[in-house]
Amino acid sequence: MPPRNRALARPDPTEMADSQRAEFGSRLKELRRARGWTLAQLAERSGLAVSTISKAERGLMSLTYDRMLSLARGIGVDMAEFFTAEGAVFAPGSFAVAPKGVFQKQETRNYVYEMLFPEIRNKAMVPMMGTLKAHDLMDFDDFVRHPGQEFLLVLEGAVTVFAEGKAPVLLRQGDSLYFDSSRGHLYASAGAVDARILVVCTEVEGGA
Amino acid sequence: MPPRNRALARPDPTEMADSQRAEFGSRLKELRRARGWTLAQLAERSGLAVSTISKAERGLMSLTYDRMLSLARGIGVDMAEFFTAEGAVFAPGSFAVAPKGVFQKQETRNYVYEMLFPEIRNKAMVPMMGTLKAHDLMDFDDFVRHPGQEFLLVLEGAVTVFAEGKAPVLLRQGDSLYFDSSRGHLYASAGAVDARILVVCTEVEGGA
DNA sequence: GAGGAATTTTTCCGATACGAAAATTAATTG
DNA sequence: CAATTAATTTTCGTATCGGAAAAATTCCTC
Repeated sequence: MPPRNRALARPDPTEMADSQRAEFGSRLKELRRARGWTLAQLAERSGLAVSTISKAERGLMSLTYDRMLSLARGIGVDMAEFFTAEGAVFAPGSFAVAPKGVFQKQETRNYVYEMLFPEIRNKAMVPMMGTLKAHDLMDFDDFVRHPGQEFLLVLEGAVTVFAEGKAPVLLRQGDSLYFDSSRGHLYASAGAVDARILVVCTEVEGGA
Repeated sequence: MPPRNRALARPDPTEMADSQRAEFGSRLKELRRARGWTLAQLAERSGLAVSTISKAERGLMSLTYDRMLSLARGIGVDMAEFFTAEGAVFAPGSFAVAPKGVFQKQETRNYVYEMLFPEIRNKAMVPMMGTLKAHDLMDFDDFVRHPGQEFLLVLEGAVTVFAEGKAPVLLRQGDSLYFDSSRGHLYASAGAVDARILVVCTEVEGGA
């Protein structure tokens, strides 16, 4: 940081910059964490050094334009994303790219799902990529219910859909489903191997 | 975690940054000139040196976060203002083509898409399967705009996304996109072969 | 076109960002 | 809890940024 003793009575560039820089760092860390990445992983994607990102996230360093751009590209967002006010609702004109493998991950006993675009809040739709593990018949969870509507597309493998009050339905690769998600529902891989699915839900009010 | 695949070339931070930096510089100069200020006047307001601003405007230097923040304050704009492409008005004559009504299959010169679940009315989401034909570069249609939000997933092949005010984005199999569909947009197969995509839009008001 | 003032660009050197590797802390496993 | 591994932070040398002033350019006014 530059010295704070300046004779001239003009605005000091360093004044008040520290808190802003810390906020930028927090935003950067938030974007990284939302994707479940370590410093090393972001370093790999952006081409920067781990130490540089570490210092930037904690506001200990003032990144140059070039490094900020590298980070934006590594993360897959526009530069403006770093500076949009927190609480980032779905802003008019939003445009986000999710390269394969960029998501927030959740894992249950027989289901791994990864939310796409975790950084966008208040989306009208919530797209998720999921892997249904090959299962024991014992392993079923309870029906899931939530207000709204749901779309399912089978990307790989085959899926059995159990829906409350319906006979089980078998969906093969390329098949899809659209239904009221307040009806209890449950997915399972139909084969002995894992299945890959895409699920899109309507946003749940007040939900996570 | 095992070491990441080093076969993939690690991004070079300095590569391709120059043009972006030049664009930033132009934007900076544009903001200054729009106010009728000289370098010295902006230097006075921001607390930076004239030489620094001069070099930054011409893309000869990569400003640090702190100096960028000082400039934003001196000019009286938000940081994001530096990165939001503003003037980007183009495609005169293009207008929003909303998928109104219930259809099953539509075919244009280089795009075939099928609406899934046409029998369900008033869906919150409208999922569509599409095939982007390999194209001539001449074959592009106009931008499409419609109120709401849109989700795109590349199932097979690769897709180039043209969005108004954005640089073209290349999406490969498994990549996805989420954006405000009132921003003009257009998809094209990126390769010499057809591409398969899934598109989910929010329902359009007044439709069906 | 010549002089002169205003503005921009270049030069030079001290201050700071940046990356590689060491040191520390956190997480995981037996 | 010790041992091991993963993840983050700190250290330190080098490359680059950034400011003051000189040099060059552009813009007047006559």
